[in-house]
Amino acid sequence: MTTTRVLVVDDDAHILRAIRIHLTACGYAVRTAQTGRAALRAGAAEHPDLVLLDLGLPDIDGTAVIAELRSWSTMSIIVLSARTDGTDKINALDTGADDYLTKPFSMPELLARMRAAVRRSAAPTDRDVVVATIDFSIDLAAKKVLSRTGEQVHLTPTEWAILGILVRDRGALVSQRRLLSEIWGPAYRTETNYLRVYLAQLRRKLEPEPSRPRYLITESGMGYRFQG
Amino acid sequence: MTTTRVLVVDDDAHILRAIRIHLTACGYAVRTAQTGRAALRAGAAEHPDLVLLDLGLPDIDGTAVIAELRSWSTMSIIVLSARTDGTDKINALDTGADDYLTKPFSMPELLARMRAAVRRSAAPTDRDVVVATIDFSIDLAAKKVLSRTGEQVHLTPTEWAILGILVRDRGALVSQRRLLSEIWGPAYRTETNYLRVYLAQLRRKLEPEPSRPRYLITESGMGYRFQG
DNA sequence: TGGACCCGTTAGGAATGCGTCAAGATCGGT
DNA sequence: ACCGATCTTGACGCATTCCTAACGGGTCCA
Repeated sequence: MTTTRVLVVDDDAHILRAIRIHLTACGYAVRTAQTGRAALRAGAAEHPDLVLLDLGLPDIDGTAVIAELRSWSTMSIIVLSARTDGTDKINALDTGADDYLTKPFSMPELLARMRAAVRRSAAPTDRDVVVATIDFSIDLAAKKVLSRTGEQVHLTPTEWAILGILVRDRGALVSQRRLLSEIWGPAYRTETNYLRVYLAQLRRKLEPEPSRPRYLITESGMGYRFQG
Repeated sequence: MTTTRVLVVDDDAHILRAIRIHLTACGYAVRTAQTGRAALRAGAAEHPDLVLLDLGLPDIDGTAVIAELRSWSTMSIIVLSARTDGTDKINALDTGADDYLTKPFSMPELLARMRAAVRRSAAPTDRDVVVATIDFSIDLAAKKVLSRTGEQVHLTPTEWAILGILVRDRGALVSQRRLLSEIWGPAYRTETNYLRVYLAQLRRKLEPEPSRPRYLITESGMGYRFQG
């Protein structure tokens, strides 16, 4: 497995620095943010595996940050908070947090809870990664597409991002909002233009008859579907 | 969703009883065990969704119970323990526990952590919410309808909105007001025209005999019902 | 019998969404 | 600084979906 990427959110630069040093020493790739806005931006841009979130942020309420992240992502969220109030805990957990630690906490315990969170979310990720059709085959893990004649088809990063989501949920309809949120970030929810352009490119590269799609199906007004 | 089944393991009969009463009142289906052996037996026999596990059992060490369960199951495990020692926590979490609460804990917090645990493990499982009849099958998550011959039936967004509500409450009568409010907004409460049009379209696509509906039933003057 | 009401059915124009193309803008490497 | 690859952005014509309004067939009751 590749290194786990962690986004640490806290308004106190000292705590941020202490946690960063610890986690980096333990082999995590660490990003930091000091405000709710920065956290949301970083979450959308970097797609971390795990978020350590302090609830007492200067700009946005912590639970609002959780809700916003949860609206498009299932990344693990562990709340670190000085608030010992029980209702804060319950609110955070019910909004979508996976765990809640009260400051001050012990570093070994945080690390153990992080391992538990990563273990849970990593489990169902390894699917059988090769999808083969009559016209091409897709290897998600190796990021390789072969045409019927065995030639390699080159895809750009954005094309891979879209195809990856559609193929992972093959057969299911994927809403445009989800595609846009996961790839460009929640702020681009309405830019359906992008999807039209990239779906056309994918079809030109994969479909035997790009003008009459067989695999990359459009569901007007709803989203797209990979028909295996 | 069906009711969540919880296995509560504690050697103290009083605590067991208190937790059982609380959880039953909250709608959980509760099983109990007072020993490690009984817990393993119950876990294998009942396949609960969630285990609440006290570490201080008379016969087997608590972490051994966790390891044994984890060797064949991914059910959620929340440890409840009087031991405040940090290493116990870390051992339990690293052995496979999903969460760890130190006694005494507040009941609302336990319930919130249980909801979080269930939410996580249920998230990818709610695939295959398929409603199947002799004439067609409906997959709400994938937004896919297959006819008896296996062909895919195409539905428009509005058709999906109506069918989704009716199927989610299958068997129950859904008032026209509710359908109109949820799909077009409260201002359209009286536009029963819309429903007539879209119900006709759904019947044409789904019913073997559209003029004599078997699945999408009209209750004159009240609403519609999906007869599974 | 006739009217009031509710429902099913149909069809066509309006509104919205989609595919396509091409011209900048941006980025990374030489 | 240049070049190629990739990503944005806007405009246009076409396809799908939605809304609307009409008509016909039932049922209930005066």
